Amino acid sequence: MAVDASLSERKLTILKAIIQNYLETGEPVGSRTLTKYTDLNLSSATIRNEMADLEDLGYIFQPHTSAGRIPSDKGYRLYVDMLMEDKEQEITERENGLLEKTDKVEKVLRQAAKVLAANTNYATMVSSPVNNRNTLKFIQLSQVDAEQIVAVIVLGGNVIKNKIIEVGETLSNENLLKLNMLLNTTLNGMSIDQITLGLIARLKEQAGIHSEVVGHVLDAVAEIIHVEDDMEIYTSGATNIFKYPELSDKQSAQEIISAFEEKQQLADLVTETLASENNHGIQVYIGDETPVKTMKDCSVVTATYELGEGMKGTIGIIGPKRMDYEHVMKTLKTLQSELDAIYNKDPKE
Amino acid sequence: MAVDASLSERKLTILKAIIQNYLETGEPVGSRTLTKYTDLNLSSATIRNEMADLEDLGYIFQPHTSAGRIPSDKGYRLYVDMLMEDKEQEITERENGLLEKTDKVEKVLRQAAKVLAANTNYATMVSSPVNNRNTLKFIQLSQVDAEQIVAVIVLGGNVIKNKIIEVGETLSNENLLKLNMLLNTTLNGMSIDQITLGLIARLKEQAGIHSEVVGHVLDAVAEIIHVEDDMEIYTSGATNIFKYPELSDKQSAQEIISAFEEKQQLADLVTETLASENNHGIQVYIGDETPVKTMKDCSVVTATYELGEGMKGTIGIIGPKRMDYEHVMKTLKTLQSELDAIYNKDPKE
DNA sequence: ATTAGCACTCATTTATTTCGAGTGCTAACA
DNA sequence: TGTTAGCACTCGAAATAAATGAGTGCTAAT
Repeated sequence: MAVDASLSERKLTILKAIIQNYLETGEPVGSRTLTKYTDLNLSSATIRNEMADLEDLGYIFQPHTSAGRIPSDKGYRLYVDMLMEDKEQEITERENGLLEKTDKVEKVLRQAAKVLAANTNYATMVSSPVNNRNTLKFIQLSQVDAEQIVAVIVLGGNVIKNKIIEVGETLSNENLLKLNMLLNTTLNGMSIDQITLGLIARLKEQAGIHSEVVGHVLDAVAEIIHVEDDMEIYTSGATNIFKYPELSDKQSAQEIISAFEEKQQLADLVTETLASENNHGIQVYIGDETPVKTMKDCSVVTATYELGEGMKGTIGIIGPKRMDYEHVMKTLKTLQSELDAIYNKDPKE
Repeated sequence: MAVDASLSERKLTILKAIIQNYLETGEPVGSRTLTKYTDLNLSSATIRNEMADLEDLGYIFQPHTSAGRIPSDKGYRLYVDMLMEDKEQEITERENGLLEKTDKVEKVLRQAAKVLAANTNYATMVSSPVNNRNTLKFIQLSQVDAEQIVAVIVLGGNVIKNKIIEVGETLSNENLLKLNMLLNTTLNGMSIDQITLGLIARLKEQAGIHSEVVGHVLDAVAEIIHVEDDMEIYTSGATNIFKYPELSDKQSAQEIISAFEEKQQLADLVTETLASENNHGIQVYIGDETPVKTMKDCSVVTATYELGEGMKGTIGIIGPKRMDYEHVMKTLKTLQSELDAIYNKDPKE
């Protein structure tokens, strides 16, 4: 992604200056202001000419005649791409320690969202890792009372799920033991998509009169695997958007905050992010680039983390287009690597 | 809670009219408007006199000179108390069917919040039942891999919890079986506060060399029981507050929505509600009456439901003081009784 | 006890003015 | 040819003023 060669060095400097200034102040930037940038000793008039060019090229625009310039989406894009290239080779020395390790994944993720929001002043989200293409580690059926069995299913990564199964009959302890054995010997270590119809039929056959229970268990497995259903999304700092006037008129605020409350759209965003090529990198969506229409006036920056065994999740922040991309990307990277590390090196739950 | 006797019949009628009109329109109500109330044939002048009296008594006030009147908190209070008395004897014929039964409590509660929000246009919350003073129904330890045991704990009401326990040693199947037996025979059916120190000591003794594991399990039980930690709160329609101008200035909106995102304050509210005498009734907090300072400009209406075996939770709605109390209370009652019924009559999970 | 009538108040709306930051363009200059 | 000083012009934002009208309190008559 080479920087557009059609821009002279000077134009680039000016564009950068405009963007940086705008990020800081939130006000349109005028030629006069740019004059004061030490490294370019030019009169405002000259700068005006250059700005006119930049506007023609689509990198900046005026919110109205006789106002300073504001970066366009295209301008931001260029800026972010430059940032990315710079960062590429830079060694990110990590000041770790943002997260406390605890034994519940859920808590860590909740905390991650919170920390991220506190560090950036934007709205943040963290998706729980999707246990797709994952392996079954362990199954245990237990009789709870006369008509109920609880199936506990442990997936790779120690994700534990359970489901109550109603049974007409009461199973003897012995039979239950047998079923457990059958299920575990057959299924343990299997990845989800290895469980074929044939296998299921064979299992049921072996279960004999208890094939019905086996059916229920497999249904439970299927249900538990079902991704959409399962993805939890933790959010924090949604109200940070009130800090940015361009997002806090009733209309926008309501839309964005609704998205954070309902979470469906965030889930879509996560799905999209995970699906994209550029995994394990940082992704930046500016304005219309975002997959979620509600956020067309925002920028969205996401990163993918991996909790071992291919369980990927997304952390992301949503804020105004005039966002401190540099800081955000850095923070996101730090958190990402912390999450990557936290359970991979020293798995606990 | 008798109606203040110092109010003449006519004043009451007028007060009611003012409140009802204000609930509908959200505009201060003037004497002229009240004229049109068929049942009282009075000139605006007379009504003005009565209104002046009502204002002296503190039931209504003017947002500014030369505006109509608005009910004060005291006015609302009186109105709501009257409503309560009316409703007391009224047979609430329930148009059930708001909720679909599913096997996950969580889903039902989520849905409840959503339905409530959709039905009222206010912000809503539903707290998961607190499994305090509850009974242990079943415990199952299973070896997941060399160093990990998963403890599955089923509480009364079929709340299932689990916790991974790290063990240094590998337990033989046989020993595990013994431990399970020991735990279940000793603990099943016990209410939480029957598990005393003495009992714990005895258990550990019987467990012999595995007393450590028993210790972990009991820790897990304790942790799981811990109320605060556990109360989930589902919310919906927080952005409904944008529909009410009096709550949607940046300041208020931010505060209220933050409360809905952080949930801590809602948890406090729930605790308060559950602690209050008037359980299983409907509680109405108007303005300053609310236990949560963030909502001092709102009204909060809550109801307690019970998912069998003493597991109580709260459903509530938060909206502007000018709230359709009648509708809200009715909807809340319906939902409350549905929740009461849904798992009590025909327990599923 | 009720009401018609009137003067008065004050938030809200609309119109008018002022102000100034910033531009584009032209003409002069190195 | 690139740079710059200078100037007329634009237009949003803020300030000011005027018009509107819903609603009141009070008085005097019924």
